[in-house]
Amino acid sequence: MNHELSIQNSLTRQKEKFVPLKEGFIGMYVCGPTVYSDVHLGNCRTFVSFDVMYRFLLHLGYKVRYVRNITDVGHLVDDADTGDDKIGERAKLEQLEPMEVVQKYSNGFHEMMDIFNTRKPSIEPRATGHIMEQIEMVETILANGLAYEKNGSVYFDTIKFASTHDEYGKLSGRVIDELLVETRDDLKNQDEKNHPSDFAIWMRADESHLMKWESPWSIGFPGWHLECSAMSTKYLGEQFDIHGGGNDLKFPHHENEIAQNIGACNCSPAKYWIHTNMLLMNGRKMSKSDNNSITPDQLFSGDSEHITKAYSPMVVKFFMLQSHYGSTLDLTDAALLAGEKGYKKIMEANRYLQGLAGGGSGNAELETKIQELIDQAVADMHDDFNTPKALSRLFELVPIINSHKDGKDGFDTISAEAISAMQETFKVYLFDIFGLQDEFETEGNAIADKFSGLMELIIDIRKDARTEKNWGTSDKIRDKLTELDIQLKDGKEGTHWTLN
RNA sequence: GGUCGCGUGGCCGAGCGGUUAGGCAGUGGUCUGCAAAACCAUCUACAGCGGUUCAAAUCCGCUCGCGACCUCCA
Repeated sequence: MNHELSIQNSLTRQKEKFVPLKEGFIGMYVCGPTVYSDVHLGNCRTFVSFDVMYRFLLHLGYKVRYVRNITDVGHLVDDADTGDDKIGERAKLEQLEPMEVVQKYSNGFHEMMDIFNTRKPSIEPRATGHIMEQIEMVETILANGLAYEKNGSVYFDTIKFASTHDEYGKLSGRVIDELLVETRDDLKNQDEKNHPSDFAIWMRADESHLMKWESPWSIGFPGWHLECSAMSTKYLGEQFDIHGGGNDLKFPHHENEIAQNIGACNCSPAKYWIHTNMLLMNGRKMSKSDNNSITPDQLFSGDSEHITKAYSPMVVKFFMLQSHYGSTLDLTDAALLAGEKGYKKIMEANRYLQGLAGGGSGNAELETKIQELIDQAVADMHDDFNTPKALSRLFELVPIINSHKDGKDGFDTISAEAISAMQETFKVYLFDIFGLQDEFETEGNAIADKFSGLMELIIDIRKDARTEKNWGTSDKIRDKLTELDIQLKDGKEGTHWTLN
């Protein structure tokens, strides 16, 4: 089958056929976290979403350069243009060096990304490592007449940019006329900026500021939006294929990023913009201040008033994959519970499937259906990375697999080719593309092997008891194992066991 | 107030002009010493009101409700 990849492009608000700028190669830039506190669960959803895209593009055979930055300077606590940045603020609070703060939370972030089994980006640049590039970009923008200096700070001139380029507001849907109207009302009590919508690309630092660098204008620090422009240009060129980030970065961050890039090189940076939607909890955006939030660790330990039990990382990831990245996802205890059961069901089916060898004489009808489902899963992923739909195809294959397990008539006739096609599909989708892990199997193979042997022994002993109709012993074994979260399932072909 | 988006069955969540989405929960059956699992069957839908169309959850309009952004946020 010949599939075309299509992507919902935020810039044009349309689903477009994906054509890379250079055949076979893809440059993808995703705005990474600001490392001033522990990772937020919403961050995790975003980066899991982009990880799946990255994995899928690799699966399609593209050579992908995936750049995801770490913001370690410039991200202000508020918009007063006077306050310290988030890192500096935190450093004072925790009595640490700013770089200690950065290191601490970067480590935490990376650990969490590992826990969620995401692939590392090709390049993970830091803003503080690219001060020179940012200063150069400010110089270029100034030279192009799209910025102005005031008291050692440099501001991007949005009004001039909007009047000379028909670009500002395109991504976020802001109307530039409104910016102009605002001028009259807001001009009186203005700070250094000529206009409220102008934004700093370089800021002069005051005495108390911890992180500052020399520049032609002042000792100061770069504006938050500038780092992404500078680093994407450095590693992916002035134009590249995909730029991603959370929905909430559209404005002002991404809008300003585009303005800066155009201001510097007169070209729009990314061909396709992808925005992931928010993770909600109980219908609202997660927010620490509203007490409507949960950390990944709380989720894993069950230590939160919002949930009734602990959920493993893969269950959480599976839960995320059951919705499309472009939609909001509502996290509730009931939804997680449902996700957990679904996750276990598909992993168990996969384990059985991968253990199959050989095949039957053939079953044209069933095999046609299997092939259709496999093809549809492939098509679903090509259709704007539709993970929930692709997953649903795998779920439709599960009854077929389980029927085979039950030895039902007709199902054991599936040919070896069809079985291996399913094996390959499950393996590729679950593990390579979705980046899931079978949590039972990853719990240490050596121990798992011994454990399996032990379980076989116990099941064998119980089988003897059952043959003698010694139900007391039989049930005692089963009940005790249940207490240990090991479940026995008596089937036609013997007893299977699973971990709960 | 402005911009964008959303309202799908008990819950989560796809679909976006004509087909059973899927998961979880429920119900009835098969299997079973019992249980669980599995398998088979099955019940709950497209916020409301109009319009376009042979045909609308899907397009258009209005009403109601909700969310995000407009200030830092993935």
